[in-house]
Amino acid sequence: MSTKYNYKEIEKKWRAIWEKDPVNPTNTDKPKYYCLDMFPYPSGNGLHVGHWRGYVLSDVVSRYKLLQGYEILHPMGWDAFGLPAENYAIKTGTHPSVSTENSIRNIKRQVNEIAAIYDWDREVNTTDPAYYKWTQWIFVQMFKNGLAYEKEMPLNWCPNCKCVLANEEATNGVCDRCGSQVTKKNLRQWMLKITHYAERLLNDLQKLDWPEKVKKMQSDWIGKSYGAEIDFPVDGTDKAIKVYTTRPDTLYGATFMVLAPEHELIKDITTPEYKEQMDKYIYEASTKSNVSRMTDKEKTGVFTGAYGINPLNGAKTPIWVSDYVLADYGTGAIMCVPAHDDRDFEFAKKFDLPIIQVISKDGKESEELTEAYTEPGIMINSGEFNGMKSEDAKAKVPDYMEEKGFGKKTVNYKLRDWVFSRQRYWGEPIPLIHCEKCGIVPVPEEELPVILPNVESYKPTDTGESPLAAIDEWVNTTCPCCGGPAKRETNTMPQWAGSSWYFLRYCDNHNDKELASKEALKKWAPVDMYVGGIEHAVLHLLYARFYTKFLYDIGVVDFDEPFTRLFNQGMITKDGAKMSKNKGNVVSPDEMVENYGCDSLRMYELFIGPPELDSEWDDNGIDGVYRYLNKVWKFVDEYKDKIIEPTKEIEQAKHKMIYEITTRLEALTLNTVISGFMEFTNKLVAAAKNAGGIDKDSLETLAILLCPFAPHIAEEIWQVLGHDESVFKQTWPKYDKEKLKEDTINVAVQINGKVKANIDVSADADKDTVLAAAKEALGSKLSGTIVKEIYVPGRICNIVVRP
RNA sequence: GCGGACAUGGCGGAAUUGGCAGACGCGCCAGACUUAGAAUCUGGUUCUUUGGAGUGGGGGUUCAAGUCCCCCUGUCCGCACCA
Repeated sequence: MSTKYNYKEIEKKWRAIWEKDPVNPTNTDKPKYYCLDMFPYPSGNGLHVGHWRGYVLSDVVSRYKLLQGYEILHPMGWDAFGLPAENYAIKTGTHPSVSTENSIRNIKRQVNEIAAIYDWDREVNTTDPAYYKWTQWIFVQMFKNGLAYEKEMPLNWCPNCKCVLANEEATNGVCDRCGSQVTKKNLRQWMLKITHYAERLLNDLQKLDWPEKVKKMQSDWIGKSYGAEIDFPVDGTDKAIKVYTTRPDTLYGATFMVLAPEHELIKDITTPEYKEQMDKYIYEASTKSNVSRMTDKEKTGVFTGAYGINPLNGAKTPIWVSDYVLADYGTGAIMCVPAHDDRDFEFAKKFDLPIIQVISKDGKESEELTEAYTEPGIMINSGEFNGMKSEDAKAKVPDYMEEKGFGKKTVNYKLRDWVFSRQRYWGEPIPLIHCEKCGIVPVPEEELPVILPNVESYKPTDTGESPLAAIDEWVNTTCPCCGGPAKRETNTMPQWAGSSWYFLRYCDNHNDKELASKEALKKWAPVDMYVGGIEHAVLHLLYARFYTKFLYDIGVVDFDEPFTRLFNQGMITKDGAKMSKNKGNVVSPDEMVENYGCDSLRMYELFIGPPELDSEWDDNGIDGVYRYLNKVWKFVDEYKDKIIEPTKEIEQAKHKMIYEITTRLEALTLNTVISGFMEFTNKLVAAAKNAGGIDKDSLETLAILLCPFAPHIAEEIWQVLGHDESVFKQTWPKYDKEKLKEDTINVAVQINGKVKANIDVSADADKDTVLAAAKEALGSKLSGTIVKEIYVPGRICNIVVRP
């Protein structure tokens, strides 16, 4: 063993050994642990140190579990369909499959630099026909189960990507991918009935060991609300308008109604007098972008000339049309109570509509309302409900309505069905066939996959048609049902399709009969620990839960939540910003590995800060862990031949180290694990110095504790200590609680809460003994009358005096 | 607008959950080694008028508050006319 820590040599050596003989044994009868990284999109830009963070974290957890006696599934793959490869194809003419393959080769090389215990035999690639066969198969099952349907409706359209977007991809009216402002376009598209699962997606969140933040984002996105549907007959017609409200208690205060511009009854009820104005308004609303419809808070609207009858009190309420009412939420129509709703109040003020107060704080009517009163209170101007608490009326009014038959209690969700088709090339073809005679027929399962054909031009069109539509010989096919001429569906699936079930495929990735065998799923699934960024809180994570529940319902899997535990790692920033090629603030892991070694970079990725928070990259920071590993190396080198019986001090330092590292690792406070290594190694070194040697077990313990974090140096040390077998064959060390106890403890002595002295007392000293020692130590500092004496064993002693 | 998280030295951050604030590291300063530098090692490093003060600001509870409660300020994040 040379005295210098030669990371290059050591890492090269062990990488080769592990390649031949992986440290993670397979096909054991040990309990399983499935630790998964969110698989990356193989970008041509490669990895930066920020990407390493989550991968190191999951690898540390995997290796730790391995030493605890689990068989580990820790796979990696590629979420390779998507726009960048396609845009690159448009620019250069390179087929996306070629550029994707190149990107994967490069990124795989970089991923290998992390030295994670990935089992590459389990690699998956969403663009591999053997993989997307099953992505298509799942879609066919959804179609057969009535969860996939076609619908024409105004959809989010990204003019830059020339593609429709799901609601989840268009939050804030902006394209999730490119940041362009999204417009509305009326298109016929394939939808998945995720709303069918709204209640289960909401309720089952409580089963999950996920960050509360993510659970809240999902539950807010699903957006369940409790309310009532009420029918307002349209005066002088046989029609009625159904409204949804969460405030049935305010029904007596409804002074007008508003319909969304898309509401189907508008044309039937608008009087000739207002028709021209109405047509103009509806046209304008339909062309308004999502963004302006959201941000133009100034209320606009047109009167229909018609009146609805309040079923509770028979009041005539004018019916208006305004784009502040959304067509696809509730019933697309609302009753308006300006006295108790901010938006209705604003609308009433602008169009001079009556305001009737029906709830007040003290049961008395206010002189004049200057703003809507939205708090609970006492019912007024509400007939038989007067004097009741509004919170009680919320339940009583719907009961009354149900009795009289003009309304009912109901719930609503903000969640919309998933717009599932995309008008782009580089995605899974939707496996459906349009036949004039038989309608829409799924491609028979034995004919899957429907292979994505080559095209001349990858360019998306403005018409909402996919580039696949231009390939006649592919589009024209025969109907599997009647054998007659038919046409293929030319839309492709969104990128989320492949990632919604890939965690299942890892369990049995070579299976060509099923997406994964029952046995393999039983052995591995669901995922025990899922590590990735927060950006998928409502996208990928919601879709994957939906897919899993569906597959559970049709008997493919026997669990209904895919990810038992979720961990979101924070970003690594440079100059306060997310690393990107454009900003030129990218730190390359390749360079760090070259200059400091993989082990140092792994350690620094964890040391940089609390793993769940964003952390700023410090160019000098890695020096600290590099020096630490050098110190460990020198320590072992110096003492490996000075083996003695351990002293009490050495024993204590060792057990304290095991205790601290284990506890912190369990809590995933990995930054403090690394600082703990530094702190407790120093203690061990000092104890060894005092004793003039150290026992072998202490050195071995250090190697084992270190191996999930810095696997190469740990293996090397383990070997230097005379072992032929890998350190990863060892079991995680245990600490002895008795050995942690100190004989004497240091207690701070306070007067009135201020530290005035420090004393060493025997660990089992009682209060009186400690107080006596404390008073002695204080001496003349203690004056006045003692009012109270407090002793917290092992911590502090506080004497309260009055002068 | 609504909801959530956070605020600690020059910097990243720690604090056994109410018990000695600043662990560990970076940076900086001094010293050792060296012809010199780099590297390495050792020591120091919250401020300070040496009495104290101090965890964004103000108030409160407590023997004791970074930690609990109330008010305010700032930063970040999520949702955004969802009736």
